[in-house]
Amino acid sequence: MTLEFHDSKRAAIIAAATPLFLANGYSKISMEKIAAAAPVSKATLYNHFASKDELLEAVITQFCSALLQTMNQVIIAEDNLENNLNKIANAFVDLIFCADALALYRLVIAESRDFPRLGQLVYDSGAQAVLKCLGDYLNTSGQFCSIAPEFAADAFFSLLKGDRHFQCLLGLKPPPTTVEKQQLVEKTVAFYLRGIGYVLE
Amino acid sequence: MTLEFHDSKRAAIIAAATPLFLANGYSKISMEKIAAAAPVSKATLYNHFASKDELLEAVITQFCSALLQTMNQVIIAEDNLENNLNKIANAFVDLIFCADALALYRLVIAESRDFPRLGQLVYDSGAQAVLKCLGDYLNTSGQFCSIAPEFAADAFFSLLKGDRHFQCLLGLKPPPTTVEKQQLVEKTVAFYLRGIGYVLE
DNA sequence: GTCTATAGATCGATAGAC
DNA sequence: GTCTATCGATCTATAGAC
Repeated sequence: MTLEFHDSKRAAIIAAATPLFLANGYSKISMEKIAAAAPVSKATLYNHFASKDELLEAVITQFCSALLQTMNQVIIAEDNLENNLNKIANAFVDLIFCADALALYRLVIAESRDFPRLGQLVYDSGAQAVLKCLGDYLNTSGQFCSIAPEFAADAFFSLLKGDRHFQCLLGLKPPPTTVEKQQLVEKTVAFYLRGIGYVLE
Repeated sequence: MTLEFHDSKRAAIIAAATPLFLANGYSKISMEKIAAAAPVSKATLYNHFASKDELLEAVITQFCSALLQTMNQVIIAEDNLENNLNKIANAFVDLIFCADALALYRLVIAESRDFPRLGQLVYDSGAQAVLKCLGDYLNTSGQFCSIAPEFAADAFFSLLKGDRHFQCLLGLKPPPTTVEKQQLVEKTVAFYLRGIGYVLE
C-alpha cells in the first residue's frame, strides 16, 4: 500500500470549512482557522486543495447538492394546478428561507465577482433547474392567456421570494416562521392563479 | 482663520473610494489604495475618517441618496392605474438594473453581516420608501379583491426584479437592454393587473 | 502524507516633523 | 492638516524534517 490521501481528512476539511465560510464569508476565514478547525495542519490542507479558491469551490459544490435534495424530491402528481403549485411553493420557501440557504446566497453574491464560476455553479444547479421544472409543467398543463412559460415560472418564484427574502439577506428580519410561510404561500398562489388567468375550480 | 479640515479633501476621498468599493468590495480595497487615488496621504485619510468602517458608511450614505434621486422624481399623476404603474415600473427597472445599483446590492449584501447598520441604511432609504409609496397609492386608488396593499406593492416590485436581477447580481447576465426592459415592464404590468383583479379599461 | 517553522507580502492604524 | 516613515498583526503559501 503506497502513500495515499486520506479521504477522511479531505471530508473533515470540507466539513470544517463549510460553516466557517457560510457564517463569516470568504476573506475573513484564513486557511489557518480552517486547518485548526478540521483539525489538520496547514500543510495537509494545501496537500488536498491547491489553493484557498479551490477549497471554496469544493465547499460550495458539495453544499449546493446537499441543499437541493429536498427540493428535488417534490414530485408533481396528477393533481390540479392549484394543489401542485401549493406543493412546489411550500418546498421553495422552505428552501430559500432556511438559514443555510441565506448564508449561501450572501456568500455567492459577495464572491461572484472574483469567482465567476461560483455564480454559474450555484445558478445552474439551483435556480435554473427549478425554473425549468415549473416551466415545463406549466407548458404541458395548458395555455394561460398566451403567457410564455418562462415568464410564468419566473413570476411564481419571484413572488414567493418577495421583499422578505431581501430583508433576510440583509439581516434585517429573521426568516419567516412556519405560519408566516403558510400565509405567504396562500396569498401568492391565489394572486398568481389570477395573474396567469386560471379559473379556480 | 484657524486650522480647518478641507472639505474638498473629504469630498475627494469619498469620490475616490466610492468606485473602488463598488467595483472591488470592501476588504479588497486598502486605505492605502484609497489614499493614493484621492490623492492624499494615509494620515490625512485618518484625519477625516476615524476608521475604514466609517469611510464605508459615508460612501454608502452618499451614494444611496444620489441613486434614488431619479426614482423620487416619479410623480403619480391623476391618471388611470395602468399608466401610473407603467411609469413607476420604468423608473424602477432603470434604477435596479443600472450597473451602479447592482454593485451597491453586491457590496451591501456582502458586508451587511459585519455592518448591520449598512443594510438598514440602504433598505430604509431605498426599498422601504418605494414600497410605502406604491402601497399608499394602491390603497387610495381602490380595493382589489381585498388584497393587502403591502402585499400588492411587494408583489409588483418582486415581479419586476425577477430572476434576471439575480442573474445580474451573480454576473451571469448583463443588465437588460432598453428593449428588454420595455418588454419586461409590459408583460409584468399586464400580469400584475390581472393578479390584483383590475379590469382593463 | 503529515507535521513544525517560516518566508514574503500586505494590511489598518499611528508617531512625529513641518 | 498634511506629510513620510514605520509598527505590529495577519495573511497565503512553502520548505524541510519525519
